[in-house]
Amino acid sequence: MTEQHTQGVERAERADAARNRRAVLRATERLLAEGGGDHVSLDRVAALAGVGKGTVFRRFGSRAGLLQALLEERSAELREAVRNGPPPLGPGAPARERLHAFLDGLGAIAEGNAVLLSAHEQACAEDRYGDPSYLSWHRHLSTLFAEARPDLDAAFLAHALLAVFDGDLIRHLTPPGDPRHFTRSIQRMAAALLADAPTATRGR
Amino acid sequence: MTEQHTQGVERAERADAARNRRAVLRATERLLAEGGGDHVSLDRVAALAGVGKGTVFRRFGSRAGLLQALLEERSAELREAVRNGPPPLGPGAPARERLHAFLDGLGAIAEGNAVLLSAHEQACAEDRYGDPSYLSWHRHLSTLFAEARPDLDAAFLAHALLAVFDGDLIRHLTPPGDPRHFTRSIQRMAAALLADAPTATRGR
DNA sequence: GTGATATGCGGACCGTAAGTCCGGTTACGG
DNA sequence: CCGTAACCGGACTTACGGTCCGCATATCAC
Repeated sequence: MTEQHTQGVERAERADAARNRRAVLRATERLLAEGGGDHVSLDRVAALAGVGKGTVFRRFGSRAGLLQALLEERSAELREAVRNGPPPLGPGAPARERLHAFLDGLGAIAEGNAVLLSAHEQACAEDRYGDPSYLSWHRHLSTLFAEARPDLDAAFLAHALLAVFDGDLIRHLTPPGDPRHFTRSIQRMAAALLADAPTATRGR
Repeated sequence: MTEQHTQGVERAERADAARNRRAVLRATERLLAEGGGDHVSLDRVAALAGVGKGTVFRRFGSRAGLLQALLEERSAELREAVRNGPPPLGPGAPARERLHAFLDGLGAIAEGNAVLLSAHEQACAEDRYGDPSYLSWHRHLSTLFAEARPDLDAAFLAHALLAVFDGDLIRHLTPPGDPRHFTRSIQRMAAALLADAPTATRGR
């Protein structure tokens, strides 16, 4: 997405453009950290980044696009680990263990970016469920569920699990001094959900 | 909330005020039905209701307050049935049956008001979890969960269940021709969640 | 190095929406 | 019928997301 060969139909991104994109992302995260999610107006982002407002829109299309890009940046590592990394996060481990590991990873991202999450949810409005990032998580979860509990509605459960990853809810449920509380809760919930299939052996 | 005795510290609501409030609520639901949730601007509501904008704000405080009032109106019946109605919705039935009945009722409301739900979620922004309506549903769910599965984190599960009642998600998951699909899905999920406690008798 | 050109830049501009304010109006109790 | 407190309306303010277009400059072929 950032690298490009000189030849071919696509032209490489101009150096100043890349520099500006980085500046805008940095500015966004600074504003996000300072004030709440509503504190991040595109005027402010542009001003803090030292670029014009038009530049922000040309790079990211919209407020939602900007926040999504930031979110993407923060979750790229997890996505790669899920696809090609070592078990239990990557392929090779039993579904339940992969699920546990995945929720651990996703929970960590969510806990560390609750404000960004909230802002993104609010900006997204429509078609949140067509978002490639969402689809990717959903597909993964759905596959794991289907593998562990073929008798349940895996697609629905995946949506339900993802619905709990709400920025506001996470902030509401995270006590000071225990930043991983939410993750453990949702891991327990997932465990209860696939506790033991009627025809399988007991889990505990 | 609408009735008031003539005596006492509080004064009865003036007749025109009550009439206007009704007009505003009606206008809101009409706009909600016609266009999407973003189609409901307070200017438009006021215009359609035939009142001034100030009136809307005096009655409802804010956009969020207006939508919340409408939602409240739509769910008052369920709330009453849960508190004092006959089983299995009201008190007296086993927790699992009450939960099933409650999810049926809440699901019906959500399915019938998905657009309103979305709009409310977006407007609410902060402190969605301090909202009296939310608290009420959460308390009920939490109690039922605690009764059926004392070994699980009832408060968290209640939040998780409620998180799935997302207007956009419901629209996304409701196929044409099967308006109760979502409800059945979430009922099945709840059933799986408290399928059988390790120390209790089998449920199925 | 130099010139051609596409790419990118900036910020003025626009439409819209939430929320505020205050002078005028009216329902209500006595 | 009158005094008053509650209420009404809509102009006004502020702020934001998004668009547009004339200007600048990085890049590349030569």
